[in-house]
Amino acid sequence: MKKVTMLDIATKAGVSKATVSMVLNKRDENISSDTRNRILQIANELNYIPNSLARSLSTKKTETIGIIIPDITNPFFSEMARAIEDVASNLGYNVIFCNSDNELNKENKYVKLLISKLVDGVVFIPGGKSNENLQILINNNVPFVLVDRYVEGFEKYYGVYCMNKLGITKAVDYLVGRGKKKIAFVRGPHSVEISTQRLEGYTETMKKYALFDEKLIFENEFTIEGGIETTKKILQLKEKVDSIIFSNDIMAFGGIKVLIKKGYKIPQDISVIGYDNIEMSEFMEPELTTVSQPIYEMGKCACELLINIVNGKAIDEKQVYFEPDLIIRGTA
Amino acid sequence: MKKVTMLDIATKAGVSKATVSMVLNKRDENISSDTRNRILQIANELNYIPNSLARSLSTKKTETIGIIIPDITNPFFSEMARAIEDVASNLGYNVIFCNSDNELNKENKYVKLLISKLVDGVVFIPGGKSNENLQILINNNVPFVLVDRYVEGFEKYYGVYCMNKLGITKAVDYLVGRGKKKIAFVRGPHSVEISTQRLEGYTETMKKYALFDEKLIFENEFTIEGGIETTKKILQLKEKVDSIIFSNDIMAFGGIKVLIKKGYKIPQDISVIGYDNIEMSEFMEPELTTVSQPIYEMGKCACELLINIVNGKAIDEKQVYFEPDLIIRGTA
DNA sequence: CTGAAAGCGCTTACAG
DNA sequence: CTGAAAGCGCTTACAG
Repeated sequence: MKKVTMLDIATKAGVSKATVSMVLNKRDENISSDTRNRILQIANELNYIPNSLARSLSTKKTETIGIIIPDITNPFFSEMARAIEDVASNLGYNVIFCNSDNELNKENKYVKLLISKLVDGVVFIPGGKSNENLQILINNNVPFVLVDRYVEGFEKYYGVYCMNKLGITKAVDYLVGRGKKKIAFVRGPHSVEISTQRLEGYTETMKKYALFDEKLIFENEFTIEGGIETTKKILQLKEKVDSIIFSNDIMAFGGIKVLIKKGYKIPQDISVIGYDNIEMSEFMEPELTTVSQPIYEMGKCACELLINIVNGKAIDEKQVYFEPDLIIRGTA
Repeated sequence: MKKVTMLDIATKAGVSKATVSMVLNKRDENISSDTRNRILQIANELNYIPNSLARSLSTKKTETIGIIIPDITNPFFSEMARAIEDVASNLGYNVIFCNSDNELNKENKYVKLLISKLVDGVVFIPGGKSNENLQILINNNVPFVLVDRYVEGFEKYYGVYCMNKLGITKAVDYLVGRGKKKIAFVRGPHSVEISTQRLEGYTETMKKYALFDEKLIFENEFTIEGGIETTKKILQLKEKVDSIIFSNDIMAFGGIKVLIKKGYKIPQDISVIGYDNIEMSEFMEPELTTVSQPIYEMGKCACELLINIVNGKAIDEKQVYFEPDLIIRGTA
């Protein structure tokens, strides 16, 4: 069975394919309702599905956006991806996902792929110092919106962020308010800007309270394993810690697992605070106290912003900043 | 800055675009190494990125596959999606993701969208009785591979499955072997075949041991909330239960949360077994005993199978069945 | 070893 | 109210 094309419909209806094109695209002000109906009916009978490649080649628009994301398997990103797909879908766009694993060369490969597919724009969650890859997008006139992670040198481009320093500040304030003094902080990798911003929030606030101690700062990947590893290290400190702030929720999961296993009571023996407020954090026991980022909102906002740009709408603010919130639950 | 095309390269190199096309596509046996090098260098200088829409329109191949999946936010599916993307990417394919939320009309919309984008094939995780949507794919000659969930009437099409009945049988056998007698079973929704298959495993095995009691069967969605809700109901039974088998891991998460909160010791008071073995199940405390499906393997297999079909390779078995395994950890 | 030409399935001024 | 024609950027026999 061959695919049915506009030409098939046109022949069957005894008109030209230009006419078919017009009615199928609702630019049919000037078409007699007679031929319009005939065409519509035939298209329907034949189960016509337009070839959007041909269409896009001609119009230079694909109604497709790309999204470059570190790893769809990470709940933070899958929730965000979901938001983006939902919004895009509602606005008549569809999305191509690309997992970069925070590797610049994978990003590079995908950037080129997306360009070659003529995506109308891309939502980009950079894996690190992605300057070169962003530049390729710029050179090819494909608009993008950065999400979640700053890239030095690209501060003036479209972006949707959450205030990282503020988030950790809120966490430290809260712990200190509850009488905590030995607060460990587990930062994320140096390659991503937000890790450093969160660290700054910690450092400044701890100093404000004259509680700062460099030995309480640890570093690891934003993974469960990272949380596990580092927590074991923290427990070996000769100076006992009374709380731990992890730079994201899945690290905190790993940490909590270790703590429970070693018989610590949370939050009685040690308080734990995560970061992100992924869905799962509410469903563990004890429920995770965490700094909430409006993940779905951020994804939604980024996608709407991008599609507005694509459609040439006026944009009032090129960067939007969301405010994080401390969600107090069972672990601190 | 206008996008650079083959014509630009051709003009600059003083050759025709046919020649450029040949060398860029490595069909350059007959091209003098002189002109080949010239073309390559110019393409490089100009940062040429091919327009794959134009290419695909001509070749009828897009090197793109679609994947229709219930919800990328569900770890089972995101792990599978990741596997599919990895394999596809390695084989030079990229993938368009579509979340169906198990709704047939969303599936329908996406099926048409994928066809209109001329995807080479689709990996399809049906949300239910997807017969009509599969038929559209068939009518349009786009090959597909079913994954995880059977669709009645499509047993003879390509598919990658895991033996559901066997999985639950193993779980029941194990519990009975440990002296459990009051084993509750939480099934998934009727609309998806695998729920029923898992139930069959439960029913048959419980009957084998003369332990079957219909009142121990519950039904809910494959979600954390589903697990929470049903577990509360189970705890209200006047007859106390000594174990619960959940039809997937995230239901089990919800269940465990309720149990811990109400002060039950796991597995001393109540044993819990999940299904899937998503990554997270290993990282909770206590670690989840669960029936493991080779999620990544299944995704990988489905994607390889699809791409083999697309490329006209001979396929020995149209259906592949993986065997589930009971992973004994801390909750049973 | 290389080019001219047709074709992929659409859209879009333009003409009538 | 409708059609002929050119064009989008490639690929692919075919000819020379």
